[in-house]
Amino acid sequence: MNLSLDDIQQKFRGCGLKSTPQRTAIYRALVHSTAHPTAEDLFAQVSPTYPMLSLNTVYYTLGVLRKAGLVQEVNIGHDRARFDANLSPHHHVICLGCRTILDVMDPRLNRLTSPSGLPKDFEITNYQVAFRGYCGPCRRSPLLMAT
Amino acid sequence: MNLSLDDIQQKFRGCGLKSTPQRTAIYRALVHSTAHPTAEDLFAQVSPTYPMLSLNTVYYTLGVLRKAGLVQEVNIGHDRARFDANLSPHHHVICLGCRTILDVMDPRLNRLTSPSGLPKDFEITNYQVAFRGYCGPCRRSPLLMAT
DNA sequence: TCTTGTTTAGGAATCATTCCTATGTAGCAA
DNA sequence: TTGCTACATAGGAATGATTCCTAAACAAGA
Repeated sequence: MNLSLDDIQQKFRGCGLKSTPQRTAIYRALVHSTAHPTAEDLFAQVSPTYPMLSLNTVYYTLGVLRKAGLVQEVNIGHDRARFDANLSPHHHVICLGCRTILDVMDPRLNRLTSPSGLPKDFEITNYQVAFRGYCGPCRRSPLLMAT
Repeated sequence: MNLSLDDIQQKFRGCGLKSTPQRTAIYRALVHSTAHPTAEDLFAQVSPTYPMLSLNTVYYTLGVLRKAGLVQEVNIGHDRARFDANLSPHHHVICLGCRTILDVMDPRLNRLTSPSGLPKDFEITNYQVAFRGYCGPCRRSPLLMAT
């Protein structure tokens, strides 16, 4: 994923969003990351360039981008929100030790059918599979395995 | 799911847990619910019987039960933790309007294989599918659809 | 350029959850 | 049955992510 500033501005306009330096920088940082950063991660990343940036603005911006459909929230536990600008259908693998989230693009997972036993009028809009487990390094340091 | 008090005490003993009235009541309330209640929900449900019960105790108890493997945490968004004593493999359907969580027992979903493209030493311990959408009542009240 | 509605920054408020600590009690052993 | 001890409970305070509020700054259309 490699978006130029112009691409981003066009994307914002297409969604009826004003294009501001902060907003662009936050979105850019998110697009260029595969680490599913938290609001604070993004704040730390963009702060050096915009020292006046407020964490508040990061939250506000992420909210705006989410409502515009440019960004989605990913959850592992209820502790804090993590964000993802990868909008192609994909799933996640979560390490329960270091809480890393990896993307899984396996196309077989995109062909699940609606589950049986639902109320008839329930409309599924999307689904995601979350695989949980332990990555290599975490498996080798048993201390982290305790939950 | 219908567990007697004796069943619960045996279950606790089997896990090396002390059996106290509060702990039993909290676990019992959770086992008998399919609503994936929050800590506060459980507190509200058990409180009338144990007026001295502390919300603190509910959190502590849920933590103990989780570590013992009797209870799992379910997340929809990062807002608050919701709990489930249904340990048989199952998945969830989440209404984005009213935030209701329904269980999905469709056995086809329990046969997913490990996704491709993972680091070789990553060990998957379990996975869950989360279907998201809108239930009938929420589809009919468009106000709730705005996210 | 001017105007207006949106965006930003900063501080305060909220709220779920955790921490701390003194008292209570389950469960074991004598 | 009784006493001991480690774990459980209750209550209050602390934490920390997120939201709310407000005034000043600014993007974008007229």
